[in-house]
Amino acid sequence: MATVRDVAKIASVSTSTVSLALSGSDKVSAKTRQRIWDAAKTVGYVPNPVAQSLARGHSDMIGMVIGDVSNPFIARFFKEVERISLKRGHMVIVSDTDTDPARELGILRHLKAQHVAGVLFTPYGNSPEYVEAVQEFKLPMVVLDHKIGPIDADFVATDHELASAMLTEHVIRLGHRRIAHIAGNRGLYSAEQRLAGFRKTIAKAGLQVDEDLILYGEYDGDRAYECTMRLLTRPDRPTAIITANNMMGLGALKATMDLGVACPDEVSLATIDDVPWGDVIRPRMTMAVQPIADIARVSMEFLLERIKRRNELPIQPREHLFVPQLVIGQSCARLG
Amino acid sequence: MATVRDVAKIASVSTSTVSLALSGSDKVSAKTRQRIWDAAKTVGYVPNPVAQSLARGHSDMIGMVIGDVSNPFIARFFKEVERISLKRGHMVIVSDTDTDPARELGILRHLKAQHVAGVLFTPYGNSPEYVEAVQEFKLPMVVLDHKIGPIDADFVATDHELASAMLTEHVIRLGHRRIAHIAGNRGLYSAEQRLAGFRKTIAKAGLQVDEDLILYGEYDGDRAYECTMRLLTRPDRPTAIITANNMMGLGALKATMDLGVACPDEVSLATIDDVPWGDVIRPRMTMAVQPIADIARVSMEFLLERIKRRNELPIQPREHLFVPQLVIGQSCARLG
DNA sequence: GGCCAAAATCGAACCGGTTCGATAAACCCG
DNA sequence: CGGGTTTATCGAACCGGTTCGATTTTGGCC
Repeated sequence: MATVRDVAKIASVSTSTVSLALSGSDKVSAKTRQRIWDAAKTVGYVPNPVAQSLARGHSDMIGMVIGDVSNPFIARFFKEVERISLKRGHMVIVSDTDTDPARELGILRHLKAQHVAGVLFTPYGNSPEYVEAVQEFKLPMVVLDHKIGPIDADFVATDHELASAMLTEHVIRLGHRRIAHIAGNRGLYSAEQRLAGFRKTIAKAGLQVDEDLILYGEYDGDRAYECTMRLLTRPDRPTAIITANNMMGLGALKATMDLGVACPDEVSLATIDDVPWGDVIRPRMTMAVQPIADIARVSMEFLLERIKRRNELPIQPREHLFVPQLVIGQSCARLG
Repeated sequence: MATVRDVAKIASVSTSTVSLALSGSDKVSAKTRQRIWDAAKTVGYVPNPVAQSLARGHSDMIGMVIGDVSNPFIARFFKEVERISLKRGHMVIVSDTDTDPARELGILRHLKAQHVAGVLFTPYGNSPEYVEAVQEFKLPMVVLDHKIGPIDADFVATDHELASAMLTEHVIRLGHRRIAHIAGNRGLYSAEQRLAGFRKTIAKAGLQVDEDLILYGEYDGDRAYECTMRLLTRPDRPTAIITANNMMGLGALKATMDLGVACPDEVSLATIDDVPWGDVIRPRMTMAVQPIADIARVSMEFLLERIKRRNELPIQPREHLFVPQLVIGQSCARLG
């Protein structure tokens, strides 16, 4: 491996000049720069990113801390992020935390030690100490999906409240009156927002919110399966169920299948998030789809800007909410 | 951030002794070691991994180069790998290459520059220059799924030939005679192996292999959809189709649905790989499931050993093949 | 040609560890 | 108690860059 010293020797300049020249500084004269470039090319010089990290105090890695890569939604998000990162000269370190706040903090500590350039972070905790701890890392950060705060980071997400409102509005217009909601994790920002959108839309339509029809499925397929079983075996079962994410949507669907309750004829289902392999799942789900590529693009824009301005004054936290797209499937029936 | 110098000062020893002591060397006396540990604790010393990487010439990161994270099979594999890595003090850098050999080499170059400790690698190329290039990186490496070579790396995979043989045997026993196979990428190790298993099993049963019933679906759902359409619209269509991976299995299933050809009544389907969300996909697929956790465990075992023995003589390349598990669903009908 | 400011280049310190040969201290045995 | 080993510790170089104040070169202008 060729080093700056090798290049310096060949171009007969000092290593500092080499460093300057290769980082594209205008303090180096055009001819010297050319000589250095040529020298670098002949020895096949490639800067050692590790040495650069040490000298600069930060690397060009971007950390991504997420709850569960095996959720296809997140996997696709990662692909987008990686594509953009590579184009901008960053590599990505992903860590899956199984939505465990303690593990999240552990990972952040590791990333901090690695002096990553910045972090894309989906937090699952929300206690004051947790937020405090996150804040303490002082890393350029973009928070996804679950707003915590106040914190010195940008926030990017789908408009959760709107997403569930869209679905709820849809089933109400189809004539449904007894509508259930299987929510995410109790107390988690996105879950409560989605629940709020549900409640508000029901109320706005002049209907009564039946608290018994609101269950927390923790964004988990199996949990949602259980919730759906409870809902569908009630004497006065709901005619429609809205689930707060894709895994739970599938869990609910499985429950209807196992129980032999026909969807959509006997119960309508609608979910937030794209359902993976939706093509082969019948009935096709009606869903509020998040614009993954857009979310990735804006998150990275925010993050890269924070990275660039790392040494300047703190940036005012920004926020960007996306409008989901309502995709009508065959899982909701018109009533009455 | 506290450094070795801080610790050294407090414990009144030199930095070299601190380094020795903290790396658990037995060349440091017990009492000195204790003093250093205490000092480290009081200042909250945490070694800077970047500096360590530079000094040691390699970092404690593990690179994972794969074709497509959005394949749930791979996502789950990643989770396992990350779990094991973290436990052993390694972080994971994943890169998705979209199965493009050129990108793979680019990523490997990046990882090499980062001086990663080792690499888990699923290669999609197989030209001599490609293999040569991979070999040139001289990184501790475990190759997954697609054997290339000869190369100084271990190889871990499911027994591809066995996987398709199991499925083929199964449908033959159910009475099928006209059996089609939708293979992976032409020329790719796993694809050809799986195809070979298919051919051999057909031949062993005394049947004729009909070359028209062998199509290459490139491990892609859409491609397999097209292949299935071609197969099912033939005058003498096959009574069973075996697909070489999960994405293609779903693509094939979608084709039967769109065409209105009932599975399994009119055509039987069976696939290699676990089908994601198999619970809600009807009919349940008959499949040869790869033991993901085991594959991850053994790959990491191999890799960590190579990392540990990095400076010793080259290790004889090892190979470990896993036997898949046949899971019977409702997608294959008994014939005649 | 000489003087001064601007531009280009250099040298050395630094980032935070590791490593190894050299030195110093402790130990063993006759 | 002295000589010869071990054993423990130290100092300094090194990994491969970056950065900034100091120095040299260049160029403009009178």
